[in-house]
Amino acid sequence: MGNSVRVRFAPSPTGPLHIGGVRTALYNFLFARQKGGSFILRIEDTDRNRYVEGAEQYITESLKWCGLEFDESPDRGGPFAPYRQSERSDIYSKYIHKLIESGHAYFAFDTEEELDQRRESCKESKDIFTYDHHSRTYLINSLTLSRQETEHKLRSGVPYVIRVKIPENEKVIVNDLIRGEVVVETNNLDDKVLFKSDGLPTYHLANVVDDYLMKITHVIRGEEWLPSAPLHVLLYRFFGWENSMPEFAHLPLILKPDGNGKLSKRDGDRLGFPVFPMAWKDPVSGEIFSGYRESGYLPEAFLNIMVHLGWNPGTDRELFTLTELTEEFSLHRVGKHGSKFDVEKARWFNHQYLQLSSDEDLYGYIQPYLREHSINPSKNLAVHILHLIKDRAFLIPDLWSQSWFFFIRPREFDNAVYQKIWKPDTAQTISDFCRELKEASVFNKEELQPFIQDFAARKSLKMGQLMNPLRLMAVGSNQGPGMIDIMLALGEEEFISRIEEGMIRLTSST
RNA sequence: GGCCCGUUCGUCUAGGGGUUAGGACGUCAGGUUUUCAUCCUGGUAACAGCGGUUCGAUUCCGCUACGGGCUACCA
Repeated sequence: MGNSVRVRFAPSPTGPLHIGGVRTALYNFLFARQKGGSFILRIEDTDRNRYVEGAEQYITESLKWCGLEFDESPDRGGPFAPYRQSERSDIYSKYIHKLIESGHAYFAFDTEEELDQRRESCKESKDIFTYDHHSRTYLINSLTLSRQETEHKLRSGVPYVIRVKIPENEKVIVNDLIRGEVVVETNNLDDKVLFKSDGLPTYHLANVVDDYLMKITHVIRGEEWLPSAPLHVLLYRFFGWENSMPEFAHLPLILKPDGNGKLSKRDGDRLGFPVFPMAWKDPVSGEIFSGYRESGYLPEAFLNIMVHLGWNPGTDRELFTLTELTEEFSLHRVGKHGSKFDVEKARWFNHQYLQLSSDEDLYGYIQPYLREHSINPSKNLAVHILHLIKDRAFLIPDLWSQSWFFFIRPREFDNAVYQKIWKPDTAQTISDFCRELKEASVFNKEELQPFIQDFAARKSLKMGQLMNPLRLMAVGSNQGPGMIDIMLALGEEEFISRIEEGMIRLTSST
């Protein structure tokens, strides 16, 4: 039990979770489930300045929509609670002091302004200022100050940060499950701030301490963390935790579909697809960002889209349930390079899942539209209609846009279609057809089709000459399933009524 | 600028020292459909470049180019 897999998803509540984050959460989830391990949510809210109201709730809700349930989280609790870093500050101060005692960290009193100034002046001489093994020898810190001076500053409340003291001339090896060995010279590392002047830790400290305390076995996170992984390895070493250090897996990033750079907040709506699982309203600006849920994607489809951005099963198979993904997933089959999002393929995935949906599900998806229009068809009829149109639907709203005319009589007729199909003798044909249809009493599955064929043959009509006008009047355009199916679904009375009304409007308006 | 990571069809990718470099989405062309869409069939299209190793390299190594990440008292 002591070595059972434990992974965490550790977002920072600075805004809505975007699809890169969802994918990271998904890979963590799949890995945990496959290994029979635990999937933990830890909120990394140590930056008060960037805290966004509602972000944490958004994260929880959107992952729930995806079907990713945590075993331990701020809401559910767990053996290592609390799971919000802002509630764990005592822990971090305790550990940072261990680092100071062992000489691996030191107090630094330089103000942000002073450091900014140095960065500025370095820029002029095309240099870069870093707080490192070199510059720490002339800056204001407990390494350059005497013990008494340091004590005095601390006692008199001078603001300070605590920095890691990176050793010189060493090589740090990060063993990455996806990338192999990554070797970095410590001389290229800087003395990162571990503990801020506001008394809270930075990511690096909090992350390492919590991962250790929470017995995390695998750190699966975005590639943006790869450059600081050597620092994390060093911290494990300084704390004496190297034996229980988690394994690392740095995931490739999701890139902008056009241009360059990693996908960002505004790319989606600019390029016509959501970057967020659910819609998000910025609490400050009021700006609204679209989401997959609201755009009509199914959670299963969304998950498949996400999982394939960087992973593949090694076979031609593309459609999986969450359970199947749990069985198939492997970090070894995660690629090394970033991938661009493809909306068309995303729509195709959703189309596939819509086709796989049960009648019950489809009926559920269309309810909001029926309610919105105060329509209350029998379930049998609704399901029958959904069967007729579902293969034309890519997103949930298509279910309605492809079926509304079964429920609502069209008020407008597509003029382009009218121009194309309406011929001088059409009106005569249709009224003959209507009259014969009413007299024949053949409005049923068996007889309707032969009746129509016979009528067309007797009048020497091509099917289109008869059916296209009927469709225009019954549906309002040139869309929809087979005309016979539409007629039968509408019923004789409604169908004939539509045709008669259509005839009046189309023949008088021109 | 420095450090690190990466590079197979337009996109997601399989593959890997000797292959007709495979699949999916898209696209194009046919077919089905009385319409539109779906669907079916077929086509199109890729190993970034240059060196090296090798009998042989797209595959291994190096360099270059390009792309990306990081370089905050943000995560």
